[in-house]
Amino acid sequence: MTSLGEGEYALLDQSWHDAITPDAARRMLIAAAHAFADKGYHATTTRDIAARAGMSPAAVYIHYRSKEDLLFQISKVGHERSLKVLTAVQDPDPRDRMAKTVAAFARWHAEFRTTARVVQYELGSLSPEHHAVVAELRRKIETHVRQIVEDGVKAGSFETPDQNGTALAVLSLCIDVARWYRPDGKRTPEDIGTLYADLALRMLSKSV
Amino acid sequence: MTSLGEGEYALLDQSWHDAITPDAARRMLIAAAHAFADKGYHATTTRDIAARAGMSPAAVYIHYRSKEDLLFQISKVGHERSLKVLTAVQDPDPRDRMAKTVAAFARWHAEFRTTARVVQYELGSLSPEHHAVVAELRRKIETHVRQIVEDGVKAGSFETPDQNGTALAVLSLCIDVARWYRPDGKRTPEDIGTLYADLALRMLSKSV
DNA sequence: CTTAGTTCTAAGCAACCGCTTAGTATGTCG
DNA sequence: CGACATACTAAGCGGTTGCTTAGAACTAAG
Repeated sequence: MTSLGEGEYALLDQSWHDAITPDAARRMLIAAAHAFADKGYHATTTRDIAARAGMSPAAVYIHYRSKEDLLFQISKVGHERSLKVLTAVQDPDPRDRMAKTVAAFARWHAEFRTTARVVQYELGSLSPEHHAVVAELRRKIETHVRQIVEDGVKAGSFETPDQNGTALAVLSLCIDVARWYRPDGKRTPEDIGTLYADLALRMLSKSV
Repeated sequence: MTSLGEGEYALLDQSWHDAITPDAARRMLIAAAHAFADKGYHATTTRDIAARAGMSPAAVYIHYRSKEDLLFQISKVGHERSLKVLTAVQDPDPRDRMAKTVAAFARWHAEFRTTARVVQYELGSLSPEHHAVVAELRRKIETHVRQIVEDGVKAGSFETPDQNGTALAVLSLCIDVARWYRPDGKRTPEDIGTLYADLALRMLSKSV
């Protein structure tokens, strides 16, 4: 039917349960997310998506306007979720806030690797109009991390030769987890979050 | 004709002058590299590649067996060049060696962003046989960075809770430059190399 | 029962894909 | 000059693509 590990399917089915209805639409979107993450958007056919969802090729077009519409829904929900992961951290101390933010953001890119790969690698496959929507969300994500760095420097907790450059590097480090992470590897998403929180603090530490 | 900036074309034409002959084969490969980097392998048509090279669709098959053969040549030469950039640094001190290696590797991913994007994002589009060839080169790249970290820890220059994890993170940081770098941005490849060398040393520094 | 609405499938259409074939222009050697 | 090799193009072939159409199966209201 789905030819996915039970866990792989169940994770997104639970995560998207409230946001994507009805059930058939969610099943199709999960099938599309896994296909796009595995092979890339352009290498995936609508027949492949339908087969993964256990339905006929024409069933795709009952709940979605086009293949690109499927991509946009995945990208939009994915960006919103990753932004929510960032902004959920509210610690007053910049060091703690940075550590917890990086841990959560890096962890998300491992745990939701399927979504994250579509979010990070298929921006160019979106229509100009849809790209503009997610670009706005990406701007908010970058601004949020820049703000933590700025707060830390102002508070005297951080020291860096290039505030925006280092903020970009911290973000880049977390995002690239989606590229190399494998669920069957020895590091858990939790492990990666812990290591990366330490690395981010080192990148901004006062003594070198 | 090529519809590329003169500089964009000239950079690869010069870099590949000795490795790829005759001229028409190199012109076709440069056209393919830019198309793959811009739109992705599967979104690129052989007609598109031929048009960028200013030739007919059938001309692709005079110098290359298939579209995948073009991808393999770009990926193979690209991996070999990036490995060469790494191994060219020979400093005896681990700190200096790490700084210079990271500076050169990060800089390469910015300067040769076109090649780097194909190298890093189209691994899954290679045939299993061709993938095995570049996978061996990738193993060498990772081993090389791990070795520098190990040497630095043994010499007492570095301190880290996870040697291999941090080596992977340093590598990941450099590789992801190919994703976000834009030639028209404010940071030059040189700037990025300098910043990233500092960040790598911080990630491995003894005092946190 | 009829009627209307929703969700699905079988079949297929026009466009496009990677790649091949047949033939042309150019150059080289004797 | 003719014989042959190389580098290229025009045309097109079989297969696949995203998506549409026509209709079946089911539910629910009147």
